[in-house]
Amino acid sequence: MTDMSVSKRIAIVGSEEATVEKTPDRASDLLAAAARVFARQGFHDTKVSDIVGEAKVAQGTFYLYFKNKQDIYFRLVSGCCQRVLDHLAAASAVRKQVKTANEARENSLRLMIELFRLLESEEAILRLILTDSSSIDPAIDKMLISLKEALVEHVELHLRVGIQDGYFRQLDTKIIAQSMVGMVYHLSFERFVRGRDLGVPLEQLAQEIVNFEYQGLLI
Amino acid sequence: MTDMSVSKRIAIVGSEEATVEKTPDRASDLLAAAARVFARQGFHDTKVSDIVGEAKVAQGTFYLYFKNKQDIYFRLVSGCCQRVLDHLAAASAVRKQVKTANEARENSLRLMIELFRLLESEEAILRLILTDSSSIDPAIDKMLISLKEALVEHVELHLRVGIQDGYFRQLDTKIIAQSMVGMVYHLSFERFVRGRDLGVPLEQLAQEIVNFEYQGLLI
Amino acid sequence: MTDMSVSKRIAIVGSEEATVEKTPDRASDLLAAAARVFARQGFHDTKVSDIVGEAKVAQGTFYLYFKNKQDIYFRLVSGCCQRVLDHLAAASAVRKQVKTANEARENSLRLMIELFRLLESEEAILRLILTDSSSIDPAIDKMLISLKEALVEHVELHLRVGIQDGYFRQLDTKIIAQSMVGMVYHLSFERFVRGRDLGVPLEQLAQEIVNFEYQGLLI
Amino acid sequence: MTDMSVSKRIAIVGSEEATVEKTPDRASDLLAAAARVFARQGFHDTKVSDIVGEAKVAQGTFYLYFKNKQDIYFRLVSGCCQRVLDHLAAASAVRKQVKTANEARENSLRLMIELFRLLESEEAILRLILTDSSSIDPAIDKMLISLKEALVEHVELHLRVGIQDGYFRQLDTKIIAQSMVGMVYHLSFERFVRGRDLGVPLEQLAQEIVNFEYQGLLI
DNA sequence: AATGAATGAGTATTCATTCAT
DNA sequence: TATGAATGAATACTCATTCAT
Repeated sequence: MTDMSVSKRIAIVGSEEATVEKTPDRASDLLAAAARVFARQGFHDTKVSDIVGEAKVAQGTFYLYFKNKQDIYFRLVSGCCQRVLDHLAAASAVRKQVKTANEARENSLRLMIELFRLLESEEAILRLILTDSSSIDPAIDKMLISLKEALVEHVELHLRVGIQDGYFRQLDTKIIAQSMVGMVYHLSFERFVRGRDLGVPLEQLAQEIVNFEYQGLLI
Repeated sequence: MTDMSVSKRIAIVGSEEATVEKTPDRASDLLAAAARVFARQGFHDTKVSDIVGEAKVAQGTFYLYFKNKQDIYFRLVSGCCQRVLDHLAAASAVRKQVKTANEARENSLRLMIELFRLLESEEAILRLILTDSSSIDPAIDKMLISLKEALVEHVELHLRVGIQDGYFRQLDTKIIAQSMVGMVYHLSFERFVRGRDLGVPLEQLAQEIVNFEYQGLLI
Repeated sequence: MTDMSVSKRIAIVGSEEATVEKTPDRASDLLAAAARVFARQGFHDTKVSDIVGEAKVAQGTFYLYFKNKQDIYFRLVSGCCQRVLDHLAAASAVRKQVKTANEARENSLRLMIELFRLLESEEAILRLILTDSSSIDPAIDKMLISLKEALVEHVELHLRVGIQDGYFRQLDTKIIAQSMVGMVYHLSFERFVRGRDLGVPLEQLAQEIVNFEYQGLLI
Repeated sequence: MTDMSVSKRIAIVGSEEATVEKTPDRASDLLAAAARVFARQGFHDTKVSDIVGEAKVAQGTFYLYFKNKQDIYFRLVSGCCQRVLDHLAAASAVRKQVKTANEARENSLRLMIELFRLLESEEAILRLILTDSSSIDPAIDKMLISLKEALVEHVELHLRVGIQDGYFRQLDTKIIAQSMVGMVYHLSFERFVRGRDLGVPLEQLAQEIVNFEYQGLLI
């Protein structure tokens, strides 16, 4: 179910479907196996031998494609981060046309749903990112901080536009952007990592959050 | 000499100064040392020898007071959790008198500030809890989940009261409570773990959040 | 392109230039590459992958021509030994005509110079023999012992002849022959392996040694 | 039979001989064990597990006293070198009184015998030094070069004095000193490492060499 | 209680060698 | 012949834990 789109992008153009079932791409096999094992056991309790066992390749094969355990972990996490960032960039492109509060709200809702859907599809790696990724490698820390900052930046821009266009009140964009990102992180953790759906489908979850963000608690 | 309020807050106000200068409490020494070393290096990069080195006791002494490395970590984290829970219980007791939206808002602000102050004083252990604590010990996972659920429960009750009393709109209390806890977790992480104060004093930070919670983004 | 005279000195003088530019002699390529890499890194720090890398052939190709790493090392060393032994045999043939002390001395000088010249041309492999070759393979040990014994034998014969012919004093030919071989080994090491020329050209070095051998230290 | 005098220098002054039999000095045990195993198998074929097996201590104990395999080897070799250098220094002190050729010759003989006796007592480590020590550690290479240079320096001084005092002929002291050291190295190798006594007792061996050095081959 | 030397299980990583193409 | 991906045996080193003193 994971989407290890790293390689294995086998163009099944038409002919010879027979070869499709067996394109021996060790790097992809290992990446997919690692995602499964890491998600199950966490980074620190995963041995390289677990990964190669899961991927059904020899121990030495691992080191043909990855420098070490941190390396494969990093590639897993950075792949996921990249996909989220790509999604964000695509979303940013669309935002331009927003003029009114209602348009902004609809836009926010749509983005929230799309983001949740993306995260849902990255469940296994999201689990790693949200529970496991500290102190493994400085490069990983840096990447995750970058990701978060990109999200905050995205939200902040959205807020500044709203304030400028007069439909958001004066507020500290830094703080509120951080708060909003915090909500999303935490709800993603509950839903996709802990598996607690909070009794609602994804779309409704997004709706509730957007309502809360826009209107607050008061009647 | 210890900077850890973990235990032994023995106020020997007048008598027996002789024992004061050197309270030979190895357990406290070790806990304090462990807090410092864990905060600096994280759980996985900390050796028992680092802790005993910092505490200036012998290797074997460690095992006189703690079953193993997980044990001392657990005690550190559970101590912190307990203090937060105690604080929460005290806060709950006070809430009863709230009647109007304004009272609720003032109450929320006060609680938020107090909570931030408490977390600020627990900085070292908070760092552990927010960056390091996964997959170390099931007991730790369980405790942290309990803590979070207690917080969510507390917020939810607050929300339900507000809805019942007519000053909060109809909303999914579970989702919104989770969202609000997510905000606090995330802002605490940014401020106390990453050391980013977002350009404002603690009180103003709390004010911004409470405003956002109550009014939302819209004008 | 190879700098190794090890084998395949195929002089294709006139016909078929096409094959000349690229004599696809993998064995020679590998031997030459190995000599270079071994001289640079020593036997134990040289990987087969270093050799094939230097020779620009695939890993598997190595095992088409050599049983293993010891094998190529052995072939390198035994080639060099053989050339020294051949030289020695040639020298022995000439010695017969010596009658007087002066003739013997001239003969010794000439042989010494020739030997040094030969060793100079074998610098890379000499380095292996003199610094690296122990405990790699019993066959190598045996070969090097044979070489040394041949040298000692050669010297001893020279000494016995001199004694018999009355121009050398009574002495323990075994011990003195060993001593003389020891001198040559050691000076070769200093000069060709460590690169210390001791401030004199090769010819003068030989002259000094022969003087010392014949006259000793005393005035 | 080895003399691992590194530590274990237990002063058996008088009382309590009982404790002597069992002074548990792991470092010495390991050093002695390593000397035996290295001498038997050579550096590269010796595993740390071989050493701890021979010393009958646990694997981890090794790393309590030595950084790694190179470290224990280095300590073994440097101890031996130090003892040879100490011996040399003591010998240098005595030389001063030499005036005539005969005194020099007697002195040389005495020193040669003493040196051989010392080397004989260091047999196990001498084997390592003469067969095994290259390319293990730059520090070892440097130390062995220093040792050799100290020996050469010692001999050269001896030669210069003899030339100055008129009993040695004009000769290139550098080259001849190197030659003489080469003889000693080689004969030591044959006798102590290969175990070939060349049919004579040590004293006679020394006598033959000194005769050769002083008088040369000619009658 | 306190010590710290000793233990040994646990694991990442390398690299010679093979073999299907 | 030539290739180079795959193999997996081999081994150094760490560090939590014990226990005799």
